[in-house]
Amino acid sequence: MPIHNKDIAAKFSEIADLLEIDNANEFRVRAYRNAARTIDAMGQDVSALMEAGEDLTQIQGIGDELAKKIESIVTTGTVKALEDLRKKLPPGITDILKLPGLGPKKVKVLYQELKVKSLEDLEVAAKAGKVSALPGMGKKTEEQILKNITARIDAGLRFLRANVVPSAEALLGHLRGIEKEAPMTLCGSYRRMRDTVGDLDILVASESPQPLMDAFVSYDEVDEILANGSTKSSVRLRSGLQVDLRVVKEESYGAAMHYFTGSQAHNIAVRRRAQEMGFKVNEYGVFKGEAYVAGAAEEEVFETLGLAYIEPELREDRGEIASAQARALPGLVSEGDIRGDLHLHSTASDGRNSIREMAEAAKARGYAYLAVTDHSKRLTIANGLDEKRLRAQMEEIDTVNSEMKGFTVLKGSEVDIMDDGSLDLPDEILRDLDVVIGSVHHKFKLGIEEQTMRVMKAMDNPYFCILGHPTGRLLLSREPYEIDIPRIIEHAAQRGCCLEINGNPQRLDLHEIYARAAIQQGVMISVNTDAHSVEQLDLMQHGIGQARRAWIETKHVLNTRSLKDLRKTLAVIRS
DNA sequence: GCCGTTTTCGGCCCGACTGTTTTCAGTCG
Repeated sequence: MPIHNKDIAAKFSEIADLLEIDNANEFRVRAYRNAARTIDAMGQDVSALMEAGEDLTQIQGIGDELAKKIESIVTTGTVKALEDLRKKLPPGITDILKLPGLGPKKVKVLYQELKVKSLEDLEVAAKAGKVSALPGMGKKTEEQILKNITARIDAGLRFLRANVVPSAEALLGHLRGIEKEAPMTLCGSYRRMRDTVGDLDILVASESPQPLMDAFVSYDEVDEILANGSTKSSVRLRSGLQVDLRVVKEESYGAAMHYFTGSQAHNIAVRRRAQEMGFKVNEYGVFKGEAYVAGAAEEEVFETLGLAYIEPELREDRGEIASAQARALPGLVSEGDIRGDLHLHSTASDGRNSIREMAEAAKARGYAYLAVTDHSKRLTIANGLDEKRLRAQMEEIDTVNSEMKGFTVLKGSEVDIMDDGSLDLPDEILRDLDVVIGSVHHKFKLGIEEQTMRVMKAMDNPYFCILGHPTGRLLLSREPYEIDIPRIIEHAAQRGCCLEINGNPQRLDLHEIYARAAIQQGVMISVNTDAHSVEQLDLMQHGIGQARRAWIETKHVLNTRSLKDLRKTLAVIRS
């Protein structure tokens, strides 16, 4: 059983939780948390680095001790420090930490005084009124605990970013009704275009926060008010989504936007830099001693700290601060750079609109081309096309092209990758297509070696252009299948084919970390929507968000090419 | 437990809100 970064990160997180409950030095706890976050965000498996003889202490935040612990986890599956902690404190105790309002101190008291080891224990104790009798806890704490347990409210709950857009816009509209002119922004992971969000963070610049606070906590959709202060309030909506509102003065708007956009790791790194330069950064501005230096705009904050403006998508403490200092940040791709969509479906397979309708809609968006890539015959559930039907579709495309001016429909297929790595359609027809996307739609449970070999073999087909949704993940519902993506990237680089960033908000596959690793190795990315209807052509914005988070520039994206250049590039891929 | 243009010790981002307290610890982001 190979050890992945997620496994190591989970163990370090558990150690951090247990150490915190055990009253360990907070900076020691933080070291484990930082390491967990760093490892989880890496594009390459630490176990592979280790086996290749790399020095793990070269990784930021990993010193001698943590390197040894990683080695232990990779070779034995566990580490003594964790086993010792588990003997001292029951493992189920970390579930209790996930309840909102319960941190390490309270969890420790609950365990020591009431022998609470699990959520079940806690519910029994709270119902018996034993919790409110403890020092530092009262009736309100007890009620809150019971409420959160029965509602299964978990502080780590996340939502697809795309799914919260309507409620975010509606709530913003509600607040605009109170203060029409006030600058107002959604910050947090929403602004950073993360695939999922844990909550919404709304920032407003205003001299009179109270009416905004009142309107916010009395909003129709509010289920519960979690906090209600003079400049900061938090609510939970009926959907379960938590929303925070923060109001600051205009002179602090930029600093607050930076602070509120995060990520936490980015903020810590920026504040550390500020400290080294003799400044202090908080949500009110940049300060030299007591004196306010900057803060009305984010640009000012960065400039004062000697940094170029860092786009929100890059603020993850993944090297953006050093790049900003060196004035070497990438010029990120934007939706306006996209000239066409290379993965979409028509009524021939499981799409809802005809080829002509899709083409007209794409043209109306300002695209120059699209590729029709209906499913192949193996995917019977999606009415996949066999050779005969695909030949007929190719003729239909010729007709559409002869009737449309200034727009080109390319012939394509999203062809299934079979069990043995062959493709679901013969080379004779693949050769006559413009774009061949290969995708895995079955046998997700192969072992990592077999799955990797299967996909690499498919990529070797001379007509193969793009690997569709490379890991098969469905956010919040299905884990990616076991596949060695670093090897797939390496193979794509050698073979000269592309990898996809699929813009479907449930997929956003390839994930940013791998997509960044891919472009670093010279692999070109195709950002597509996988649209099954005219409306879904809009999903491009989500794919672009993921691409920007991967530090991707226009030059890295296949479908930012003009039609002429695209044809040239495809010819090279297929040569 | 990590880290170093103040480098092997002594720091480690910073502030709002709540509940339980009589001035603050705990939690959160």
